Amino acid sequence: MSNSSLKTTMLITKALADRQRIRILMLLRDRELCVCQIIAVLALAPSTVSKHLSILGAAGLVEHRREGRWAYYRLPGGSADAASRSALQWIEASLGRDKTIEIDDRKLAKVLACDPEVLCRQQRRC
Amino acid sequence: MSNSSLKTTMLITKALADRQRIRILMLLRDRELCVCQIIAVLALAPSTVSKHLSILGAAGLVEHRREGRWAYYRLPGGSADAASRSALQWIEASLGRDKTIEIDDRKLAKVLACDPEVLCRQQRRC
DNA sequence: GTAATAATTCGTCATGTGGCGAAATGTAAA
DNA sequence: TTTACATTTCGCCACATGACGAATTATTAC
Repeated sequence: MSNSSLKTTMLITKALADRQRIRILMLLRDRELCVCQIIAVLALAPSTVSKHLSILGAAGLVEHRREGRWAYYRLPGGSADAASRSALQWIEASLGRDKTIEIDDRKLAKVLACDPEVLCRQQRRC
Repeated sequence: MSNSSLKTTMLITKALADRQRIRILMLLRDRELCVCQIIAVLALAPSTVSKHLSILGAAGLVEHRREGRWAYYRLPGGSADAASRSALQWIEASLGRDKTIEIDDRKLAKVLACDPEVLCRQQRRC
């Protein structure tokens, strides 16, 4: 992924060219999230969200770790490709104060408030 | 266009999510170009290129002026939206030395060398 | 082990998108 | 005016993509 070819750039631009994937990236701004928490905010089928996350991952725009049966996704750290990082910076700057994103943030706050650090199932049933 | 909403951002990301449109933006890096010159380099149907240019225009990623029956396209100047400008900066930085882009640059050089500042028809027949 | 659960993969469907040629538009040359 | 030409718009087709549910995988709970 650390190659700045047109192909790599297209992976990133295509990953960014979807409303739901942008929403996911914005949700991950300050914290990592479990897939079920993302599902709860976006209100999409688990399979759909999983597919979006795999596209973001292939573009180097998210990383993930597994913990038991849960998968936690986060924005890439310092080891990430320069193109990915600057793309993310651009997205965040462009969406400073968007209505949809703010609503998502509030939804996320409620999901997180339910029972932090506990099972996704419980968090999803807020 | 000077509004940083999700909708506007999506216009930009969708415009960037196509290989041919990226090639067009890179061709326009240092100069404005007539549509027929772009057609000559990309080797696509005029209607296809025109459609791409209108998508880029709607996203604020190119501007154009008409001169007689020719239309000249260029990257947006200082009056452009901040989101558009930073997107273009990101694209240019990401594609510093790509093979396809370099080949396009050489093709463009030949097209321009043919008969600069003269009719598109002649330039297309190099 | 068996059951339950989180996530992913797969198959399918509806819609979006990129490509072209034909027709339309607008301008310059004859 | 008539013709030629650059570009755009329109209609169509093939393919890509996003959505879902069902089936699968992997892990924990019983």
